[in-house]
Amino acid sequence: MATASLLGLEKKSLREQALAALRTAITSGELEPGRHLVETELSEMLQISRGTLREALRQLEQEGLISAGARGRMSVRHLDVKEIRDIFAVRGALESLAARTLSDMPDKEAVLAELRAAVDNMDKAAKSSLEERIESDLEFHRTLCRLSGNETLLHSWESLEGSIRMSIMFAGLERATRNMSVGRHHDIVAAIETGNAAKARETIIAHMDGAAENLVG
Amino acid sequence: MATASLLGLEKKSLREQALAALRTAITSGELEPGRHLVETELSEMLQISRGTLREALRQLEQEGLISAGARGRMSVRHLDVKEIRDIFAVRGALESLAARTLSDMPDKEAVLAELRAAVDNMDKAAKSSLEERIESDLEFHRTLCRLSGNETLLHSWESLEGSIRMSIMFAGLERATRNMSVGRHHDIVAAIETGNAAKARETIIAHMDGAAENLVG
DNA sequence: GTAGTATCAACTGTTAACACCGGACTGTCA
DNA sequence: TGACAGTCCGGTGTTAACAGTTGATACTAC
Repeated sequence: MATASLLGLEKKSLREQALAALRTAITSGELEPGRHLVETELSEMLQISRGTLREALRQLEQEGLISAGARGRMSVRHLDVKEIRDIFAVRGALESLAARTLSDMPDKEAVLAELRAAVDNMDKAAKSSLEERIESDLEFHRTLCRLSGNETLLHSWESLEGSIRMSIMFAGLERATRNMSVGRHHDIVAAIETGNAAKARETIIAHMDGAAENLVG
Repeated sequence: MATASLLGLEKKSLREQALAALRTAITSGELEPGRHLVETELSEMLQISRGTLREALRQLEQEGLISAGARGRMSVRHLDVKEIRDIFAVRGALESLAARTLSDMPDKEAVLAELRAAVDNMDKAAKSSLEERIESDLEFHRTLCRLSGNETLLHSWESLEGSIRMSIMFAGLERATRNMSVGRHHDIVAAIETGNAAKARETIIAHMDGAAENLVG
């Protein structure tokens, strides 16, 4: 056996690394909304070729983080208030499907345990940096979708995740804080536990409507 | 003024053309599920370079039409019965959001008119080839999402469209026919017209559940 | 001055070639 | 025979260079 420090190198493709780096740069605001993205500039910054970069840009485009203007010129997407509401409406539709699905599951002890663990994580993060609170919050909602067992649902949610992060950033960090209430997430788990699908659905929708209002109101 | 025949040439990029061609090839079954896609082969068939092709493949991957296996080897996605149900569940969640949104609109005469036109189109197509019936059906549902005015919703739906088409193809054409009932689409429009959002939502969900059962049952 | 045109710079679209990786096949040596 | 190194091959990952388009600037002619 090799030593721990030799167990596998970084074997992600440059494309994936570039994708992650750009996603972070955009959702953190380092690349501000409206900023024009020049392929030659970016490829030099990231030290990769344009071809590789373009593949990553394609994916970001489909995630809605960047948009193509005239003649393929890309720029960082700018979200207005309506778009944030729209994003959270879609998010609500997706997550309410997850909640309904989980509610209707016959044997959901394992599912509930994992959800409670995610809520506990939020609890622990409540005393940490805002960034960690956001991460644990998103992790809870991603878990919700993952546990539904519906891969398509999870994939759709993840395609939206970048837009969600941009919404949070756009709104400003103090507003985002309002959505990190651990109690409201307990309510979601409780609603799923009762097995009342309609109730679970309504809880999620209310949660999302509230979240959107907190961000833009 | 130039003559009508000179108003704009075909200026779609090769990438877009390749994307459309591949999408059609997959959803028509010309490239059967499970088929291994070799970049060098495809680029030669389409007479484009691998770089350009790869950009199109990335997008197809995100639409769920192809999936990457070990070492980036792509193959046409194979849908099983559960995945079709999952896809239609997500579709139901998205379209029910559209229906709710439209129901709650204050002034929806224009919207209703456009929806009725789409239903009429289905009616006309009812006597045509099955392919045209499928097209007019999908066009109705896309219109539903588009009229909601929620761009994110429309985008999510369109990301799913390829998977929906694959589901239809997988199920076989005679089964697909069962979902082309014009009457059921009238019901959707009627539910939206009443302004009862809950009713509209339920109508869509029932429609989708029924559609999934028709396809796989 | 201004309409028209040549030129240039800044990009994106596209391509062909190189690099690398893993699997199949083969030969070698104990 | 059987483990192992060497070699080739099919395929993706990545790159650098070429081509085309657009918009700005400078120049010319009336």
